[in-house]
Amino acid sequence: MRKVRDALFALLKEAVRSAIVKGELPDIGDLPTFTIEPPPQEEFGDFATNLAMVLSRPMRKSPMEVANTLLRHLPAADWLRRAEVAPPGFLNFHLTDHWLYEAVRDAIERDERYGHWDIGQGKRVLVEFVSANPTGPLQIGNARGGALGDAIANLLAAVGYQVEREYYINDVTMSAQVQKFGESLEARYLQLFGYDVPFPEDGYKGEYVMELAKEIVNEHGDAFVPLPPQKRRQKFFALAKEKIIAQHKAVLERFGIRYDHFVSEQWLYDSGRVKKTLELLKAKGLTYESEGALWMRTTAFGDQKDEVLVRRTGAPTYFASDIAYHLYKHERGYAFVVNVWGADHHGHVPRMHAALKALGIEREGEEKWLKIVLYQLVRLVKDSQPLRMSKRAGEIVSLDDLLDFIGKDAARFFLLSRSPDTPLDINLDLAIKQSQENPVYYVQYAHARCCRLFSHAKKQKHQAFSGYQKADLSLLQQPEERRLMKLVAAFPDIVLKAATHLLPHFLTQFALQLADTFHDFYERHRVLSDDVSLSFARLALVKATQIVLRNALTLLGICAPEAM
RNA sequence: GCGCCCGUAGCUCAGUCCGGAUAGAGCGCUGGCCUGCGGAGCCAGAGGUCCUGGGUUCAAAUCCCAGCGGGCGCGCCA
Repeated sequence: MRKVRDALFALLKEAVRSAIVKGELPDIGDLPTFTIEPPPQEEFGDFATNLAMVLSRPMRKSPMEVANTLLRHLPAADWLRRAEVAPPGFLNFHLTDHWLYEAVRDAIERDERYGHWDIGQGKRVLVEFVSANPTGPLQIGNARGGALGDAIANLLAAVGYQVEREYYINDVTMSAQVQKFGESLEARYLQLFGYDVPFPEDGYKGEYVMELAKEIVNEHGDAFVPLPPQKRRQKFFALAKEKIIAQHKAVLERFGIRYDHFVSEQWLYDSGRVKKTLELLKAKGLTYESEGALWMRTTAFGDQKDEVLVRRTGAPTYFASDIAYHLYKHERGYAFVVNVWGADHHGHVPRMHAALKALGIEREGEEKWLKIVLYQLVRLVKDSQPLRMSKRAGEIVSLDDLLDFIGKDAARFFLLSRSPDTPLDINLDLAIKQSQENPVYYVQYAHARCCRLFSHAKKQKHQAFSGYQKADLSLLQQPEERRLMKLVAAFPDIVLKAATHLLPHFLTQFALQLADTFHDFYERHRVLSDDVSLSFARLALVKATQIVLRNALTLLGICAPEAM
């Protein structure tokens, strides 16, 4: 598709040049940007351009007039069957189908590499995602972040970057959340031995805390009961973190996510990186003291207000350690890094960019080194009432539950079907019903059908089974066949678009459309028949379709089953 | 009050970043299709003030401004 488009581009430029030389169009210097795209209707041909319409104003001629002039000056090409002008000024191109045959052959030949690019040129990039607080099970919001981050990492790898996945553990023991969680766990533990200890105010009330306490009893018995309170509390801070992080890793594995690195916030402190970062900021004159706290002048770099780095208590803020963390990422030499955050963190975005600008890592007006993908929150709806998901209140639906309900593939497809900007409501009452109606099965079934045709061909020893690579693709003349070929040809562009925009749902939508087109083709035309040549060609098309479906699903982190 | 996101078919959403031709899909609804590659499928149909009002443009769901409605932020929490 890229090649054809480039060829059309060249043809159009030549037409403009020729018209200018003949004095039929005024010379306006560089051409404005214009598009060459498949038109909305098949009757309009294979590609259409708006060139005449964007030239209309600078050339001071009507779009139709420019279009007609361009048409007269359009050089001939053996692959161009005809071109025509359509109101209000489009130029429509009807091509011979060779570009479609090429796409089918290309797909079969490149197989799992079809749709991949090399624009990343092996440069290293980092995708950080999920990075939940270790105070409770991962929940559905984390699932959205997980599906997005993992698919984005896949996409970046597909366009030629060397991608690493990272999980940042917010495990600072002195943080209020971690302490509260540790105290809650301690209270539950003591309660299991019959001690009437008060549950901490604002403690974590979820059932999982009691379950963890039971687990600790199983492993250690009452060993911690007689400890001095101070020492016991420290022990439970550590235990709480340890247990939850192990749980997080396990459920992420279940969700099909493998990380290359886990970076601990506590480690940033222990290694002295936070301290060094603060010294660096001070040395650069970016800080000042006020009201007993240390502030950073983020407003000088586009933030709405200055931010506190070190509290009056002497404890650095999350912002301070996050700057240290991103300096650490930068040290490791990534061409750029991607962070996937829930939209409730959007206030953190301008200050991070301000900090990076202050440190010279990002510059005004240049492409950002830190690319932040924000996803809107996931709400649970029950009896058409939204549930407030809160770890402390214990009202959560965990990622584990979601996987129990609908499984990895349906969960990922659902979470990746919509733009990250769209808030998601999940209706629990319909969770299982919806899972059976999940469009993922529609796509997977299309893939399985393709595979089925091959096993069928093999079983009945159809000649096409071994001959499809040499097929005469020009036998594919039916509209359903051409539609299918066009989608096969479009796939690499879709991958590129999804990767550069960091938007996996483009791929999900495409997969749906491809499955739809394939099912239609399959219902109308018999693939394996007595017409051997036609069977060759159709089987080749099926192979190409299967490859594209599989590659698309793989990029989304979803299985492409051979049978269902 | 300020900032970010959303508002498109009965419901859930694509399409908005990069303005283009008759605005699409799934679910639901109505009516059809199984004596040949598994029907987890296919075909046809009904269903729309693209939140409202201005503006820019040859052309606006898309860009700009104002307003309305919903979500989320605005901590020396993370």
